[in-house]
Amino acid sequence: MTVKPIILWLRQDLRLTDNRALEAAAASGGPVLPVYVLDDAVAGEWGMGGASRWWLDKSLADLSEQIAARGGKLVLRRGDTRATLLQLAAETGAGAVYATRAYEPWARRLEDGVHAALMDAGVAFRRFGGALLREPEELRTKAGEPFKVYTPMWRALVALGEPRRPSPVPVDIAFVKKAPKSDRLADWSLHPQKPDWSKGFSAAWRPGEAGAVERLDTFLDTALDEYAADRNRPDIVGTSRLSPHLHFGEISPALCWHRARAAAAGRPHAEKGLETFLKELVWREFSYHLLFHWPDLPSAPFRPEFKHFAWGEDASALRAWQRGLTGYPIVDAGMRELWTTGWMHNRVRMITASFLIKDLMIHWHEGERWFWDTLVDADLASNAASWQWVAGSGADAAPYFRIFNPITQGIKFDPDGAYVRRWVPELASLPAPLIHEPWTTPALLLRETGIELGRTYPMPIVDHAAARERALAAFAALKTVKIA
DNA sequence: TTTTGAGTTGTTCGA
DNA sequence: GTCGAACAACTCAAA
Repeated sequence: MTVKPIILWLRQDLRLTDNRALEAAAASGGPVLPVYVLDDAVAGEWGMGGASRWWLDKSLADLSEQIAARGGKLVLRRGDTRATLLQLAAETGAGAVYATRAYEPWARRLEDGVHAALMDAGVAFRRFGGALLREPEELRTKAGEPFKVYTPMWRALVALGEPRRPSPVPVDIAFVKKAPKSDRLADWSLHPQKPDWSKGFSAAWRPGEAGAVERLDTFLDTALDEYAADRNRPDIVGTSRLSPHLHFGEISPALCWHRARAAAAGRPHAEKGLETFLKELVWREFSYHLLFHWPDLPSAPFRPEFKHFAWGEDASALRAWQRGLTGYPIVDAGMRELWTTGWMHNRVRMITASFLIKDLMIHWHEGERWFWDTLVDADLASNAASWQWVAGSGADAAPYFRIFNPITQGIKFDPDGAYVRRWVPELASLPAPLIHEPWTTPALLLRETGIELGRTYPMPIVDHAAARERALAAFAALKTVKIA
């Protein structure tokens, strides 16, 4: 008897290790046909941004090589996902489609649609977890409700015990011998052209599973012990920088969890860093949990009283923020790091987001959208939850009076000014802490360094102290709003 | 049902 | 320079 092929529909699980869908497909005995479908329409307004497409390009190239090295072929198709999968199933006589679950609202609708269509065609569809440590359905309060506060969710997750151990790459995967026709990756034009603004990306990242594991190991070797404190320092490599790898599923959170534990075993100094790192992994889970249960999180304020908040409209201020020309060095450094590398340090994300929302009073949607287009780790759940957190409109959000001071934050977390110096080179000759408030520089020093505020570097586009007062008043007024 | 303790990430001010 | 309080009340989650 011949066994029907199984289509492995790859999505945000671009890895071979600890991939349950692959594992099940390989174990089933049928030949495996790995497929990636580029569907430009299915995600609607949350289709991949430019930086994400760059990453996808490199990650698919890597995965394709890994599969080829094992005697298989990754089939690339572009078009409507449901139709494409049906077509491929018909072409190959596949008996089943296996996939890893995704949690974006559009992705869940797509899964349901694919499921129904395949059933009609007599093709089985199986979904597997693994993108999260725990499936959203596994985590509930004692009253059976989804969590709205991080800490109780963390405790509940810990109470469930250790997450599943990661599984190795299946040995000797039987791939489909004669794979159907595939698009050429280069023809998808995912890599930006004319102009190619991604040069800084290549220097900063190694997309793909091997790059992800390398990144994790480097982090565990060099930064885990001091992670609790150093993760706040944009001037040093104190964070894991795993976010894009996790987003594309090049590495599973369970693997990160267990490998971090193993690395910390017998290293008493690593205990604090380990716990902080595990908690960060669970922050990612918390965002997914929120998006899963409140699917309009990317568009609607979690706290409804924010619906009628009087956000300002200021196109030129928004543009200054996007380009890193606000006149606040730590803000500008962050926005330029983002533009150049497709990534921004977490501490600086908070500072820049607080600046947009509180100092400029611009709607968090604008920041969310900009980050979506420019981040290589753009992730619907994390992005939406985090912007709402800063705005104060989210679940478990920052209190309204928490307004970051871009000067003191700079002095505190970039004490030598090295981060600003790297990304705002026109200020490089200023000493710290002056570099964080260049407008206070004595005229003599300005002359010596050739810095002309307003010409070589902008004057602050708002006065922070005044902006803070304005924001405090506006956000405080929300308290008195009664929901009609 | 009611009560209780707690809740990522900050800043400023005054003692 | 350092430290604690105020900033705000509300809701969540569990006992």
